[in-house]
Amino acid sequence: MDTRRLKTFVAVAELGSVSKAAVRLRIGQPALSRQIGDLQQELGLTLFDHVGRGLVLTGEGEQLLADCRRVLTDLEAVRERAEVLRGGDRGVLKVAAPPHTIESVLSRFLPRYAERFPNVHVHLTEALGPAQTTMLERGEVHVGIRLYRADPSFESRLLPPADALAVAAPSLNLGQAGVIDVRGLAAYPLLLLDPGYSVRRLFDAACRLADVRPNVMLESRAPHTLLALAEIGHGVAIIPSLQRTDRYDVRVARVTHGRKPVRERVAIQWDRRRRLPPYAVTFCDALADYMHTILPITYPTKTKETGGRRQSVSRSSQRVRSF
Amino acid sequence: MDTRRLKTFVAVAELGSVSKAAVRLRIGQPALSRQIGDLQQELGLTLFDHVGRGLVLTGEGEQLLADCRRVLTDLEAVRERAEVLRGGDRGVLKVAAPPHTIESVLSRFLPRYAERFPNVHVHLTEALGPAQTTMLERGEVHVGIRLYRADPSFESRLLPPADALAVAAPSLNLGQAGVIDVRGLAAYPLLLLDPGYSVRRLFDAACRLADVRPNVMLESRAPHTLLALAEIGHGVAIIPSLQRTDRYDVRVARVTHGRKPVRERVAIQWDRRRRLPPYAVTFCDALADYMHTILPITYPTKTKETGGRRQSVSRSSQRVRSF
DNA sequence: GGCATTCCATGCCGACGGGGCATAGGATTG
DNA sequence: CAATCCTATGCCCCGTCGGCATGGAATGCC
Repeated sequence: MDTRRLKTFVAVAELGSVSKAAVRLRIGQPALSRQIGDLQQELGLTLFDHVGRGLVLTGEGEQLLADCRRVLTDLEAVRERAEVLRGGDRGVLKVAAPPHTIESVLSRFLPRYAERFPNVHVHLTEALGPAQTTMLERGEVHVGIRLYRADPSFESRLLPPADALAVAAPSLNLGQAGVIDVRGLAAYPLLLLDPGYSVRRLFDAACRLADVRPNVMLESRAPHTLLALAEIGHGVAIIPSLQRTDRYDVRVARVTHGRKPVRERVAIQWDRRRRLPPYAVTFCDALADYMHTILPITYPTKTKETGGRRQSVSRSSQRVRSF
Repeated sequence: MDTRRLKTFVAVAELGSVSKAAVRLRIGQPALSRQIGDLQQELGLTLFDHVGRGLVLTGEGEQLLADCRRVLTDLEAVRERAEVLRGGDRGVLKVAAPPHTIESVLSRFLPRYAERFPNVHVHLTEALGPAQTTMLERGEVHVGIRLYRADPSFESRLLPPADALAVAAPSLNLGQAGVIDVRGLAAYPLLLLDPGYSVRRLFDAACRLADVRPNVMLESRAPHTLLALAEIGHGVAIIPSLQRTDRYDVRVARVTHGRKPVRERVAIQWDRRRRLPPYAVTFCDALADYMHTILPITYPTKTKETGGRRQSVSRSSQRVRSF
């Protein structure tokens, strides 16, 4: 009886639907469907009845649910105790991140994090990628959130990717299905970020590839400036999807190029030579988890990525298991 | 955090040794060693210290142990509740088995089984293989214990294999390392079972292959007759390893042929057309488990079997997972 | 003190499980 | 009856796990 199956069972039972559970657990619906089937076969019981196009617990399922939950909470207890023993619950953690990431992600993540780890004091530093690199090397911060690079002297952990978003006043009616091609943007006056922002460079690259000459109306270091202008119809702002737009009355669309979203890989990185304190590892875990939960679910991946398997999250890295 | 790792952790902690735990869990020592390593990496903690050539829990390990046990007992609770819901805990179960199996295995298994399942009434029938087939087809018994056959109309579950044993008075000093080759038996007067016993036919086949003409002194349907005669030095008895010999003052050796043990695959079988009641499934599980625990550990398998992977014990059979 | 023994770790390999993708089958809604 | 939404399943690939063989360290024995 694998705990994964139990997690699945609980999720499906709570949401009353395999596909909803698939979204929550961030794996495909078929996999879940099978897990439920496997579990039922393993237990020799029917846990769900098909009613309409959903599933509801049978009496047996209902009874097992509580027990299963207990197992999962106990398992969580093990994990937490390990965390405490590891010293993962107290210390000063120094984090560098670009301003828009701080505003959008960290501002909402940190309170939640502080609740679980009241004794970890997070110290934030505003810095774009290159500045982070220096700080990491100097040991001025533990980790930095930035565009992913494969640099042998930095260890990194991938976070959910950030898409380039086109933002405009609703009246412009930009992008049909929440998607707009780079070529489709050529017509509009564009509100772009400073080239220090990786999304800007990414967008420029996409334009070159698409052979589009963007009509740059304004270049700014402040995303909010762009958003405010976009809101009143003064052009289309291009921002990273991590940027919050909920305070503005705008319409957003993901920028694509040849059906593929213009996307950058975001990572949390640290200097390989410095050993990351346990609470920093925990922080990375928690952040990655949080971002996955809040970001728009990309499944089913209509936008075919170029291969690439899901990231194995807490797996002993390729049999480098010594003790 | 896989429950398998937790099981391993608890076992190793209790026994203070990876290899002992390997015997208990019936998997190889390297696998366990790795599981411990993986778990430690996953938790980011050192659970064991190396002291001498054994392992002892660290303080952290000590603290986690209790939590891990809780998870496992809760998991067991899930399994048990499922069993009850399945109706796996009450009914009348009819079992057919050869006399020596009843005497050796079932006589000790049934009390233990009855303790856990007081409401399952086991009804025993003495029958050798062919007779069982008839009874199974007629529905006179639910399951039969016998030599494994690949018959499409019968479902079966493998039990630990039975070796042919050569039994003689200690004075004969038979078999050096608890093993004797078929050729080495040619010299002795043999006490054989009736050909109705599969071990007899197996032994005959081994003799033919080894080009040995056995010197048959007596042929009997009663293993105890053979044992009694063997005890007083009147020949060497050939019996299945399931036969109890502990009441006799004899020396036993496994019969081999070309380094390989003369071995038969034992299984518990049932008619595929009849659905096995839940408590019968449970019975099969419990029996297989019991036999594994009592039978001489065959690991490390010095006696190379002809390929053949371990039996997957409660796994959804090859993706035939519908619900 | 050297040799045999015992126990743990690790490289290698094969097989099974589980996940993704594509798609069929069913039910519901308009 | 078509469109839509949801679940089930065939196919395929990759990661994981277990077995086997072996290395290496510590211990015991003579």
